[in-house]
Amino acid sequence: VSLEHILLGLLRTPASGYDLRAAFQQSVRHIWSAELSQIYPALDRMTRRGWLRRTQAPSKRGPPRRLYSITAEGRKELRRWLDCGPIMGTERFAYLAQLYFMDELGDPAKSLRFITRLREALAAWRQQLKTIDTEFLRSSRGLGGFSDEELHQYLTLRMGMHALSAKMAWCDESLQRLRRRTKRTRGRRP
Amino acid sequence: VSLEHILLGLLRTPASGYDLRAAFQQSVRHIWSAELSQIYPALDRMTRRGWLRRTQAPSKRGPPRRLYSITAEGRKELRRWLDCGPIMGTERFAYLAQLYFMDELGDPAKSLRFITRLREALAAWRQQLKTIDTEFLRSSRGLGGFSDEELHQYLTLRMGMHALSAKMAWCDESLQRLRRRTKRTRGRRP
DNA sequence: ATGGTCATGTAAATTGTTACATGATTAG
DNA sequence: CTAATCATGTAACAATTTACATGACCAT
Repeated sequence: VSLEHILLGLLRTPASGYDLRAAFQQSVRHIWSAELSQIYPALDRMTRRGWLRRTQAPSKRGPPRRLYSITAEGRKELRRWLDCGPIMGTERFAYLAQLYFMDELGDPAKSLRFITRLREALAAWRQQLKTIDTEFLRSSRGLGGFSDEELHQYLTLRMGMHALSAKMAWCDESLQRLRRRTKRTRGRRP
Repeated sequence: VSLEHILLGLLRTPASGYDLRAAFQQSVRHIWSAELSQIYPALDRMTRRGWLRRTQAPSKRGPPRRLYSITAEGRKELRRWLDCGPIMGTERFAYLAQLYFMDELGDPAKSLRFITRLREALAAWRQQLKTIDTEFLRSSRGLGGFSDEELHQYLTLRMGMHALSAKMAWCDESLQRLRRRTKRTRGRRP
Protein backbone atom coordinates (compact mmCIF):
# COMPACT_ATOMS: atom_id res chain seq x y z
CA VAL A 1 0.00 0.00 0.00
CA SER A 2 2.44 2.64 -1.17
CA LEU A 3 0.18 5.70 -1.08
CA GLU A 4 -0.45 5.41 2.65
CA HIS A 5 3.23 5.00 3.36
CA ILE A 6 4.08 8.06 1.31
CA LEU A 7 1.50 10.00 3.30
CA LEU A 8 3.18 8.76 6.49
CA GLY A 9 6.50 10.03 5.20
CA LEU A 10 5.10 13.41 4.25
CA LEU A 11 3.22 13.78 7.54
CA ARG A 12 6.37 13.72 9.61
CA THR A 13 5.70 17.43 9.25
CA PRO A 14 2.00 18.15 9.87
CA ALA A 15 -0.17 19.01 6.89
CA SER A 16 -3.75 19.07 5.67
CA GLY A 17 -5.17 16.99 2.83
CA TYR A 18 -5.05 20.07 0.68
CA ASP A 19 -1.38 20.63 1.50
CA LEU A 20 -0.62 17.05 0.61
CA ARG A 21 -2.14 17.38 -2.80
CA ALA A 22 0.09 20.39 -3.38
CA ALA A 23 3.08 18.21 -2.45
CA PHE A 24 1.99 15.60 -5.00
CA GLN A 25 1.76 18.33 -7.61
CA GLN A 26 5.11 19.85 -6.73
CA SER A 27 7.85 18.41 -4.57
CA VAL A 28 7.16 14.71 -5.07
CA ARG A 29 5.61 14.90 -8.54
CA HIS A 30 8.43 12.80 -9.99
CA ILE A 31 7.73 9.98 -7.55
CA TRP A 32 4.01 9.65 -6.99
CA SER A 33 0.76 11.47 -7.47
CA ALA A 34 -2.70 11.37 -5.95
CA GLU A 35 -5.95 13.31 -6.07
CA LEU A 36 -7.86 14.77 -3.14
CA SER A 37 -10.56 12.16 -3.57
CA GLN A 38 -7.98 9.51 -2.79
CA ILE A 39 -6.15 11.47 -0.09
CA TYR A 40 -9.09 12.33 2.18
CA PRO A 41 -10.36 8.79 2.68
CA ALA A 42 -6.80 7.56 3.17
CA LEU A 43 -6.18 10.11 5.93
CA ASP A 44 -9.39 9.01 7.59
CA ARG A 45 -8.50 5.30 7.45
CA MET A 46 -5.02 5.94 8.77
CA THR A 47 -6.30 8.06 11.65
CA ARG A 48 -8.77 5.36 12.65
CA ARG A 49 -5.91 2.86 12.46
CA GLY A 50 -3.86 4.98 14.84
CA TRP A 51 -1.15 5.94 12.35
CA LEU A 52 -2.11 9.61 12.34
CA ARG A 53 -3.47 12.17 14.77
CA ARG A 54 -5.67 15.04 13.71
CA THR A 55 -5.87 18.61 14.97
CA GLN A 56 -8.05 21.46 13.84
CA ALA A 57 -6.73 24.86 12.85
CA PRO A 58 -8.70 27.88 11.64
CA SER A 59 -7.95 29.22 8.19
CA LYS A 60 -8.57 32.54 6.55
CA ARG A 61 -10.91 31.77 3.69
CA GLY A 62 -12.53 28.37 3.48
CA PRO A 63 -13.43 25.77 6.08
CA PRO A 64 -11.11 25.07 9.02
CA ARG A 65 -7.95 23.18 8.09
CA ARG A 66 -7.57 19.67 9.47
CA LEU A 67 -3.92 19.08 10.15
CA TYR A 68 -2.66 15.53 10.32
CA SER A 69 0.63 14.29 11.72
CA ILE A 70 2.27 10.95 12.20
CA THR A 71 2.01 9.05 15.52
CA ALA A 72 4.55 6.68 17.10
CA GLU A 73 2.54 3.78 15.65
CA GLY A 74 2.69 5.41 12.23
CA ARG A 75 6.44 5.91 12.47
CA LYS A 76 6.88 2.25 13.28
CA GLU A 77 4.89 1.30 10.20
CA LEU A 78 6.83 3.76 8.04
CA ARG A 79 10.15 2.29 9.18
CA ARG A 80 8.91 -1.22 8.50
CA TRP A 81 8.06 -0.18 4.95
CA LEU A 82 11.39 1.57 4.46
CA ASP A 83 13.21 -1.48 5.73
CA CYS A 84 11.63 -4.06 3.46
CA GLY A 85 13.82 -3.54 0.41
CA PRO A 86 13.15 -1.76 -2.90
CA ILE A 87 9.58 -2.23 -4.10
CA MET A 88 9.62 -2.56 -7.88
CA GLY A 89 6.09 -2.01 -9.22
CA THR A 90 5.09 -2.72 -12.79
CA GLU A 91 5.87 0.21 -15.04
CA ARG A 92 3.48 1.06 -17.84
CA PHE A 93 4.22 3.29 -20.83
CA ALA A 94 1.31 4.01 -23.10
CA TYR A 95 3.47 6.09 -25.44
CA LEU A 96 5.90 3.20 -25.94
CA ALA A 97 2.98 0.93 -26.75
CA GLN A 98 1.87 3.43 -29.36
CA LEU A 99 5.29 3.48 -30.96
CA TYR A 100 5.52 -0.31 -30.82
CA PHE A 101 2.47 -0.63 -33.05
CA MET A 102 3.00 2.46 -35.16
CA ASP A 103 4.01 0.51 -38.25
CA GLU A 104 0.23 0.12 -38.57
CA LEU A 105 0.02 3.70 -39.82
CA GLY A 106 2.48 2.85 -42.60
CA ASP A 107 3.89 6.37 -42.58
CA PRO A 108 7.44 7.01 -41.32
CA ALA A 109 6.71 10.74 -41.19
CA LYS A 110 4.12 10.09 -38.51
CA SER A 111 6.60 8.13 -36.42
CA LEU A 112 9.05 11.00 -36.74
CA ARG A 113 6.45 13.51 -35.63
CA PHE A 114 5.42 11.25 -32.79
CA ILE A 115 8.92 11.01 -31.40
CA THR A 116 9.46 14.72 -31.87
CA ARG A 117 6.38 15.47 -29.82
CA LEU A 118 7.43 12.92 -27.24
CA ARG A 119 10.79 14.62 -26.94
CA GLU A 120 9.10 17.96 -26.38
CA ALA A 121 6.95 16.50 -23.62
CA LEU A 122 9.99 14.95 -21.95
CA ALA A 123 11.88 18.24 -22.21
CA ALA A 124 9.02 20.12 -20.57
CA TRP A 125 8.93 17.55 -17.83
CA ARG A 126 12.67 17.84 -17.26
CA GLN A 127 12.33 21.58 -17.07
CA GLN A 128 9.84 21.14 -14.24
CA LEU A 129 12.26 18.90 -12.38
CA LYS A 130 14.95 21.49 -12.88
CA THR A 131 12.69 24.08 -11.30
CA ILE A 132 12.15 21.88 -8.26
CA ASP A 133 15.89 21.32 -8.17
CA THR A 134 16.72 25.02 -8.25
CA GLU A 135 14.15 25.79 -5.58
CA PHE A 136 15.54 22.95 -3.53
CA LEU A 137 19.15 24.11 -3.75
CA ARG A 138 18.14 27.70 -3.00
CA SER A 139 16.30 26.76 0.20
CA SER A 140 19.02 24.45 1.51
CA ARG A 141 22.02 26.74 1.09
CA GLY A 142 22.23 27.29 4.80
CA LEU A 143 25.62 26.05 6.03
CA GLY A 144 27.73 23.22 4.70
CA GLY A 145 25.68 21.22 2.23
CA PHE A 146 22.81 18.89 2.79
CA SER A 147 21.20 17.39 5.82
CA ASP A 148 20.47 13.67 5.67
CA GLU A 149 16.88 14.39 4.73
CA GLU A 150 17.88 16.80 1.99
CA LEU A 151 20.43 14.41 0.56
CA HIS A 152 17.90 11.62 0.17
CA GLN A 153 15.41 13.96 -1.43
CA TYR A 154 18.05 15.32 -3.75
CA LEU A 155 19.07 11.86 -4.87
CA THR A 156 15.54 11.05 -6.01
CA LEU A 157 15.41 14.27 -7.97
CA ARG A 158 18.61 13.35 -9.76
CA MET A 159 17.18 9.94 -10.62
CA GLY A 160 14.29 11.68 -12.33
CA MET A 161 16.60 13.89 -14.33
CA HIS A 162 18.93 11.04 -15.27
CA ALA A 163 16.05 8.98 -16.56
CA LEU A 164 14.60 11.89 -18.53
CA SER A 165 17.91 12.76 -20.13
CA ALA A 166 18.35 9.16 -21.17
CA LYS A 167 14.92 9.12 -22.74
CA MET A 168 15.61 12.32 -24.61
CA ALA A 169 18.88 10.90 -25.89
CA TRP A 170 16.93 7.88 -27.06
CA CYS A 171 14.54 10.17 -28.92
CA ASP A 172 17.45 11.77 -30.76
CA GLU A 173 18.97 8.42 -31.61
CA SER A 174 15.62 7.12 -32.82
CA LEU A 175 14.92 10.15 -34.97
CA GLN A 176 18.29 9.63 -36.66
CA ARG A 177 17.63 5.97 -37.23
CA LEU A 178 14.25 6.71 -38.78
CA ARG A 179 15.65 9.46 -41.01
CA ARG A 180 18.54 7.34 -42.21
CA ARG A 181 16.11 4.59 -43.06
CA THR A 182 13.75 6.89 -44.93
CA LYS A 183 16.66 8.16 -47.06
CA ARG A 184 17.84 4.63 -47.81
CA THR A 185 14.37 3.53 -48.85
CA ARG A 186 13.44 6.62 -50.85
CA GLY A 187 13.47 5.96 -54.58
CA ARG A 188 13.76 2.20 -54.28
CA ARG A 189 10.07 1.43 -54.41
CA PRO A 190 8.34 4.73 -55.08
CA VAL B 1 -8.11 2.82 -22.28
CA SER B 2 -4.61 1.68 -23.15
CA LEU B 3 -4.93 -2.02 -22.36
CA GLU B 4 -7.60 -2.58 -24.98
CA HIS B 5 -5.60 -0.74 -27.59
CA ILE B 6 -2.53 -2.79 -26.84
CA LEU B 7 -4.63 -5.92 -27.26
CA LEU B 8 -5.79 -4.57 -30.62
CA GLY B 9 -2.19 -4.10 -31.65
CA LEU B 10 -1.17 -7.56 -30.56
CA LEU B 11 -4.20 -9.17 -32.20
CA ARG B 12 -3.19 -8.09 -35.67
CA THR B 13 -1.85 -11.62 -35.52
CA PRO B 14 -4.49 -13.95 -34.01
CA ALA B 15 -3.94 -15.20 -30.48
CA SER B 16 -5.72 -16.62 -27.46
CA GLY B 17 -5.99 -14.97 -24.06
CA TYR B 18 -3.36 -17.34 -22.83
CA ASP B 19 -1.01 -16.38 -25.67
CA LEU B 20 -1.52 -12.72 -24.87
CA ARG B 21 -0.52 -13.18 -21.28
CA ALA B 22 2.68 -14.82 -22.51
CA ALA B 23 3.31 -11.74 -24.65
CA PHE B 24 2.87 -9.49 -21.60
CA GLN B 25 5.37 -11.64 -19.72
CA GLN B 26 7.87 -11.68 -22.58
CA SER B 27 7.94 -9.55 -25.70
CA VAL B 28 6.14 -6.45 -24.38
CA ARG B 29 7.08 -6.78 -20.71
CA HIS B 30 8.97 -3.50 -20.84
CA ILE B 31 5.89 -1.64 -22.03
CA TRP B 32 2.83 -3.02 -20.30
CA SER B 33 1.60 -5.96 -18.32
CA ALA B 34 -1.74 -7.61 -17.58
CA GLU B 35 -3.09 -10.72 -15.90
CA LEU B 36 -5.45 -13.26 -17.38
CA SER B 37 -8.23 -12.02 -15.12
CA GLN B 38 -7.99 -8.68 -16.87
CA ILE B 39 -7.41 -10.04 -20.37
CA TYR B 40 -10.38 -12.39 -20.64
CA PRO B 41 -13.09 -9.86 -19.80
CA ALA B 42 -11.40 -7.32 -22.08
CA LEU B 43 -11.44 -9.73 -25.02
CA ASP B 44 -15.11 -10.37 -24.38
CA ARG B 45 -16.02 -6.66 -24.23
CA MET B 46 -14.04 -5.94 -27.37
CA THR B 47 -15.65 -8.79 -29.27
CA ARG B 48 -19.13 -7.60 -28.30
CA ARG B 49 -18.12 -4.12 -29.43
CA GLY B 50 -17.11 -5.48 -32.83
CA TRP B 51 -13.37 -4.79 -32.51
CA LEU B 52 -12.47 -8.47 -32.46
CA ARG B 53 -13.70 -11.69 -34.01
CA ARG B 54 -13.41 -15.05 -32.31
CA THR B 55 -12.70 -18.50 -33.71
CA GLN B 56 -12.37 -21.83 -31.96
CA ALA B 57 -9.40 -24.14 -32.40
CA PRO B 58 -8.79 -27.50 -30.74
CA SER B 59 -5.72 -27.89 -28.57
CA LYS B 60 -3.79 -30.84 -27.34
CA ARG B 61 -4.14 -30.76 -23.59
CA GLY B 62 -6.60 -28.39 -22.02
CA PRO B 63 -9.85 -26.81 -23.25
CA PRO B 64 -10.19 -25.62 -26.85
CA ARG B 65 -8.27 -22.44 -27.63
CA ARG B 66 -10.31 -19.37 -28.43
CA LEU B 67 -8.40 -17.36 -30.99
CA TYR B 68 -9.14 -13.67 -31.34
CA SER B 69 -8.17 -11.38 -34.17
CA ILE B 70 -8.73 -7.76 -35.05
CA THR B 71 -11.61 -6.67 -37.31
CA ALA B 72 -11.77 -3.72 -39.69
CA GLU B 73 -13.60 -1.78 -36.96
CA GLY B 74 -10.86 -2.66 -34.51
CA ARG B 75 -8.15 -1.52 -36.92
CA LYS B 76 -9.89 1.81 -37.30
CA GLU B 77 -9.93 2.24 -33.54
CA LEU B 78 -6.28 1.21 -33.26
CA ARG B 79 -5.25 3.77 -35.87
CA ARG B 80 -7.26 6.47 -34.12
CA TRP B 81 -5.36 5.71 -30.90
CA LEU B 82 -1.98 5.66 -32.64
CA ASP B 83 -2.76 8.97 -34.28
CA CYS B 84 -3.69 10.93 -31.17
CA GLY B 85 -0.17 11.83 -30.04
CA PRO B 86 1.98 10.46 -27.23
CA ILE B 87 -0.04 9.50 -24.15
CA MET B 88 1.97 10.38 -21.06
CA GLY B 89 0.48 8.56 -18.06
CA THR B 90 1.48 9.30 -14.49
CA GLU B 91 4.54 7.35 -13.48
CA ARG B 92 4.81 5.96 -9.94
CA PHE B 93 7.98 4.71 -8.30
CA ALA B 94 7.55 3.11 -4.91
CA TYR B 95 11.28 2.52 -4.54
CA LEU B 96 12.03 6.21 -5.08
CA ALA B 97 9.48 7.11 -2.45
CA GLN B 98 11.26 4.77 -0.07
CA LEU B 99 14.58 6.41 -0.74
CA TYR B 100 13.04 9.87 -0.43
CA PHE B 101 12.05 9.16 3.17
CA MET B 102 14.95 6.93 4.11
CA ASP B 103 16.59 9.54 6.33
CA GLU B 104 13.94 8.31 8.80
CA LEU B 105 16.03 5.20 9.40
CA GLY B 106 18.97 7.40 10.39
CA ASP B 107 21.46 4.87 9.06
CA PRO B 108 23.51 5.64 5.92
CA ALA B 109 24.53 1.99 5.70
CA LYS B 110 20.90 1.08 5.10
CA SER B 111 20.61 3.60 2.29
CA LEU B 112 23.74 2.13 0.73
CA ARG B 113 22.37 -1.38 0.94
CA PHE B 114 19.05 -0.21 -0.44
CA ILE B 115 20.63 1.32 -3.52
CA THR B 116 22.87 -1.70 -3.99
CA ARG B 117 19.85 -3.98 -4.02
CA LEU B 118 18.04 -1.63 -6.33
CA ARG B 119 20.97 -1.74 -8.72
CA GLU B 120 20.89 -5.51 -8.70
CA ALA B 121 17.20 -5.53 -9.51
CA LEU B 122 17.74 -3.09 -12.37
CA ALA B 123 20.63 -5.16 -13.70
CA ALA B 124 18.49 -8.31 -13.68
CA TRP B 125 15.80 -6.45 -15.49
CA ARG B 126 18.23 -5.15 -18.12
CA GLN B 127 19.50 -8.68 -18.62
CA GLN B 128 15.97 -9.77 -19.45
CA LEU B 129 15.63 -7.01 -22.00
CA LYS B 130 18.94 -8.06 -23.51
CA THR B 131 17.59 -11.57 -23.87
CA ILE B 132 14.54 -10.28 -25.71
CA ASP B 133 16.85 -8.18 -27.83
CA THR B 134 19.09 -11.10 -28.79
CA GLU B 135 16.10 -13.29 -29.58
CA PHE B 136 14.68 -10.45 -31.62
CA LEU B 137 17.82 -9.88 -33.68
CA ARG B 138 18.23 -13.61 -34.23
CA SER B 139 14.71 -14.05 -35.61
CA SER B 140 14.85 -11.01 -37.88
CA ARG B 141 18.16 -11.70 -39.62
CA GLY B 142 16.39 -12.68 -42.81
CA LEU B 143 17.56 -10.29 -45.58
CA GLY B 144 18.53 -6.66 -45.28
CA GLY B 145 17.72 -5.41 -41.83
CA PHE B 146 14.41 -4.63 -40.29
CA SER B 147 10.91 -4.42 -41.60
CA ASP B 148 8.88 -1.40 -40.52
CA GLU B 149 7.24 -3.44 -37.82
CA GLU B 150 10.53 -4.75 -36.51
CA LEU B 151 12.11 -1.34 -36.47
CA HIS B 152 9.35 0.12 -34.32
CA GLN B 153 9.52 -2.79 -31.94
CA TYR B 154 13.28 -2.54 -31.78
CA LEU B 155 13.14 1.15 -30.93
CA THR B 156 10.95 0.52 -27.89
CA LEU B 157 13.38 -2.13 -26.69
CA ARG B 158 16.23 0.32 -26.93
CA MET B 159 14.24 2.85 -24.92
CA GLY B 160 13.92 0.31 -22.15
CA MET B 161 17.62 -0.38 -22.16
CA HIS B 162 18.57 3.30 -22.28
CA ALA B 163 16.37 4.07 -19.30
CA LEU B 164 17.71 1.14 -17.30
CA SER B 165 21.32 2.01 -18.01
CA ALA B 166 20.68 5.56 -16.90
CA LYS B 167 19.14 4.35 -13.68
CA MET B 168 22.06 2.05 -13.00
CA ALA B 169 24.47 4.91 -13.62
CA TRP B 170 22.46 6.94 -11.14
CA CYS B 171 22.82 4.13 -8.59
CA ASP B 172 26.59 4.22 -8.98
CA GLU B 173 26.70 7.98 -8.67
CA SER B 174 24.47 7.88 -5.59
CA LEU B 175 26.50 5.17 -3.91
CA GLN B 176 29.60 7.31 -4.36
CA ARG B 177 27.89 10.39 -2.99
CA LEU B 178 26.72 8.49 0.06
CA ARG B 179 30.14 6.95 0.65
CA ARG B 180 31.95 10.25 0.31
CA ARG B 181 29.53 11.79 2.75
CA THR B 182 29.93 8.99 5.29
CA LYS B 183 33.70 9.42 5.17
CA ARG B 184 33.46 13.18 5.63
CA THR B 185 31.10 12.84 8.58
CA ARG B 186 32.85 9.96 10.29
CA GLY B 187 34.61 11.08 13.46
CA ARG B 188 33.02 14.52 13.54
CA ARG B 189 30.10 13.63 15.81
CA PRO B 190 30.66 10.06 16.89
C1' DA C 1 -0.13 -40.63 -8.39
C1' DT C 2 1.79 -35.96 -8.20
C1' DG C 3 2.89 -31.80 -9.91
C1' DG C 4 3.51 -28.70 -13.80
C1' DT C 5 1.79 -26.56 -18.02
C1' DC C 6 -2.22 -25.64 -21.08
C1' DA C 7 -6.52 -23.36 -21.10
C1' DT C 8 -10.67 -21.48 -19.79
C1' DG C 9 -12.82 -18.25 -16.71
C1' DT C 10 -15.35 -15.72 -12.16
C1' DA C 11 -15.35 -13.08 -7.68
C1' DA C 12 -13.66 -10.05 -4.46
C1' DA C 13 -10.67 -6.57 -3.09
C1' DT C 14 -7.71 -2.70 -3.90
C1' DT C 15 -6.30 1.34 -6.15
C1' DG C 16 -6.94 5.29 -8.96
C1' DT C 17 -9.78 8.76 -11.82
C1' DT C 18 -13.57 11.79 -12.88
C1' DA C 19 -17.48 14.09 -11.63
C1' DC C 20 -20.24 16.29 -8.30
C1' DA C 21 -21.54 19.12 -3.96
C1' DT C 22 -20.67 23.03 -0.77
C1' DG C 23 -19.29 27.35 0.89
C1' DA C 24 -16.03 31.30 2.26
C1' DT C 25 -12.70 34.73 0.68
C1' DT C 26 -10.15 37.52 -2.29
C1' DA C 27 -8.35 39.61 -6.62
C1' DG C 28 -9.63 41.76 -10.93
C1' DC D 1 -20.13 40.45 -9.93
C1' DT D 2 -17.16 36.83 -11.55
C1' DA D 3 -13.61 33.83 -11.41
C1' DA D 4 -9.94 31.74 -8.89
C1' DT D 5 -8.14 29.82 -4.73
C1' DC D 6 -8.85 27.69 -0.18
C1' DA D 7 -10.81 23.80 1.95
C1' DT D 8 -13.68 20.17 3.00
C1' DG D 9 -15.57 15.88 1.24
C1' DT D 10 -18.86 11.97 -1.42
C1' DA D 11 -20.25 9.01 -5.33
C1' DA D 12 -19.64 6.65 -9.35
C1' DC D 13 -16.77 4.63 -12.39
C1' DA D 14 -12.55 2.42 -14.32
C1' DA D 15 -8.35 -0.26 -13.94
C1' DT D 16 -5.59 -3.59 -11.63
C1' DT D 17 -4.38 -7.37 -8.42
C1' DT D 18 -5.19 -11.47 -5.86
C1' DA D 19 -7.65 -15.38 -4.97
C1' DC D 20 -10.57 -19.02 -6.33
C1' DA D 21 -12.67 -22.81 -9.54
C1' DT D 22 -12.19 -26.39 -13.13
C1' DG D 23 -10.26 -29.95 -15.81
C1' DA D 24 -7.20 -32.36 -19.35
C1' DC D 25 -2.76 -33.95 -20.55
C1' DC D 26 2.20 -34.93 -19.91
C1' DA D 27 6.45 -36.04 -17.63
C1' DT D 28 8.77 -38.14 -13.40
